[in-house]
Amino acid sequence: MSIERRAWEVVLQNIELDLLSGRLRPGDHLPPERALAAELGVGRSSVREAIRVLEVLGLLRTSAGSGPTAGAIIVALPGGGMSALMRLQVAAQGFPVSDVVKTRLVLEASVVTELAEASAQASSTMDANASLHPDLTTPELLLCAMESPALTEGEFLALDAAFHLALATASGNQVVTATMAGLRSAIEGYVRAGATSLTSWPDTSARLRTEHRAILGAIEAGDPPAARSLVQSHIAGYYAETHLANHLPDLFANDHTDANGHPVAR
Amino acid sequence: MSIERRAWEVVLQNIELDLLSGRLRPGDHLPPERALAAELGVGRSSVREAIRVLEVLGLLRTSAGSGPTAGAIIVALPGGGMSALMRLQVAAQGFPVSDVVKTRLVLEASVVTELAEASAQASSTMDANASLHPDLTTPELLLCAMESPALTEGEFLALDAAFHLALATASGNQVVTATMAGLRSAIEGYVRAGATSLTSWPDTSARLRTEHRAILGAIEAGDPPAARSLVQSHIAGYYAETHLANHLPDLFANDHTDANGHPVAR
DNA sequence: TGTAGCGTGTGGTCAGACCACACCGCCCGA
DNA sequence: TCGGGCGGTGTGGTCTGACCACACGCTACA
Repeated sequence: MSIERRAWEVVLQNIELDLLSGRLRPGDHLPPERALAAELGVGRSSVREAIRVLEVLGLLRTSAGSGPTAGAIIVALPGGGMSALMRLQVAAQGFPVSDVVKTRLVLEASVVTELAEASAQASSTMDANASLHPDLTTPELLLCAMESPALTEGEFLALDAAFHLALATASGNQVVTATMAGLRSAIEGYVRAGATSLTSWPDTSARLRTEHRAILGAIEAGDPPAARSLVQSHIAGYYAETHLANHLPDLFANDHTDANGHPVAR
Repeated sequence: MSIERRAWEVVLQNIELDLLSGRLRPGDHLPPERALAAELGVGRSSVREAIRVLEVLGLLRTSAGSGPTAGAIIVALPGGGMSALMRLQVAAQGFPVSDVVKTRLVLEASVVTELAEASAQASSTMDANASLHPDLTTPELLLCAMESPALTEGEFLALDAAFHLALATASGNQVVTATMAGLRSAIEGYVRAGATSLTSWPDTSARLRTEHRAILGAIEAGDPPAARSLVQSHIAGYYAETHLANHLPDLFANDHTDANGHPVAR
């Protein structure tokens, strides 16, 4: 079955096998395109197509020139690829925006629940090993930064995104972190557009600030149900308040298909 | 900022904008590569690199020849791209296997909870509209197929994957469905390798069958907590029983970093 | 009227060329 | 002897042109 593949697929598979076998590890250089092409018996353009795919997927970084920093280097940065994938799938209507928001809700709830549980466990065992305590320094700093009244809507939303992402990072699950980053970037445009349709941005931003504090408080207090509930109403509340709600009448309903049983196009 | 981009990025951005603006919709044909290259003032190879990325991301399908079925067609199949991304990120050690399993646990729990809630709601309202009831026909059929004692391990695991995916599909969330498909394919190799290290495959497969029936039963009975609990122990149990457990000592712990705070290479 | 065969347009691939860039080392001047 | 400037060299980035395989659709022939 491995015959009859397109040339660039051969290259991609070859690199994947090298990764799986450990012949290639993060930080390593890929062979030069010309060498790879000769080695695999394909044209250089086919090699480039495979490399381009890996680059977009966040697996490697390319740069021209010479020396140790040049060439194609394995990096395995999951966020970039996830963002591109989610963004394009939403653009091509493969992912309904409502599903993106729902999924974000699920993951975010899981993150804060886990963080609160870890926090409670660390407190109850009274252990001196501080490493059991999740590191919430970054989220706290971001909350402080969001207090500034001089922030524009865009700056505030960027900090908001960073806050939620920092919580995911603190939970330590790289898959969840990358997925949440992708989900966020996929609906970035909708979030920003929704902000402009608010009746009062100062009111909303003040509420968001309060809710952020409450979420972080529940985590630090080791109260998983509260943290979960707070984060769910926080996210759902924002989407309900913004114009985005017009596109998401069914965020908490179950009929997300039309009369024919097909997903409703939004 | 749009200047100074690489040629293939210009092409990619152009197509993304066409998707966002609705100029391109699922089912549409992309212009021929040569025409697109001329229109955007880039070489054909650059166009091909962008198209290749979109193809791997599951956004379009290409085929040679002439006629309405040929060319590059927007399809927006989310599963393929997600699988490639997850698989490669795991291969390149960007995603620890333990995080993949944990994320699968979160999503799967959310799926069955939602299904059970929908089932309960549909029953309690006694509504004649059967569409409120999630369609569990496919999972049921898969369970029947798994009863066959003649199945090999590989066939059984394939049906198992299809069963879990069918549950996600029944929940109607395309993002979750695609993500779960990606997560599963990312650890496919580990799952299969783990199966060979079992003390007794007949015993394990019998247990899996029973657990599947119990999960589906809890969903149909409209018992969300039971469904959630059953699916979590189902997944965690399998990974604990297989050799995979050696690689996942911390599936439910929080220390997935080494002494230096870096992710543990697995 | 039916069908076999060719024209045409498409993606798939390759080879070769050129450019920009970044390092590396030689060479020349102080 | 030491220092800096400058070209060589290897890399990715891009373009061009060519050829192939394929599938459709039309035409010409039986």
